[in-house]
Amino acid sequence: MESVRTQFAFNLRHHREKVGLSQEALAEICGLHRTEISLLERCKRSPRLETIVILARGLELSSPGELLDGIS
Amino acid sequence: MESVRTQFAFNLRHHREKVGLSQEALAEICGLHRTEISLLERCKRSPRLETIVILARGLELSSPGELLDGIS
DNA sequence: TGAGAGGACAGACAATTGTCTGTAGAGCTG
DNA sequence: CAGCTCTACAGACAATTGTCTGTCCTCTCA
Repeated sequence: MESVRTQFAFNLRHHREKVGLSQEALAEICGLHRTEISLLERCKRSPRLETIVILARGLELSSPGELLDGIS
Repeated sequence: MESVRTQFAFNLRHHREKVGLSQEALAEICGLHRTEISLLERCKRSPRLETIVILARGLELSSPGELLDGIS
């Protein structure tokens, strides 16, 4: 269960860096606050469904499910 | 954005009925409260990541991403 | 050296999720 | 009809997410 956050954090950072966006830049694109990206990547938070979808769109992923890869 | 909840609600109900579980039975398996399942299926709530994962496990899905099918 | 970018982190707060309890209605079956 | 199952729904509450602001650290580069 702890690994859920860990894996999500890894996926988020992985995709963000692949696209070449800073935490702040991604936050702005997504309309989220910069601290939220930081908290998610440091496993301090679990996102809500809507946040997962927003992040997937900001990262231009074909499906939000990509952010859940490796979970469960 | 509204459609995110709608699609998730549809997926949840679809998988739950396929497995033949009542809302209450699924809630018990997942350790969630019965009202939560009801709220999610009626588009009154968006789940958190951990809830998505718990539900996917309770429904014995191979991946939590299945509950996000058709989103975005 | 010093300025800037990127990120970690803390504290306070609003908004939302999840829990709990109880009521009510539809549908089925003896 | 009476009892049962399943679901919808409301209100109050605790827990968590998300926002906002600000500080500090590291690294890079002029």
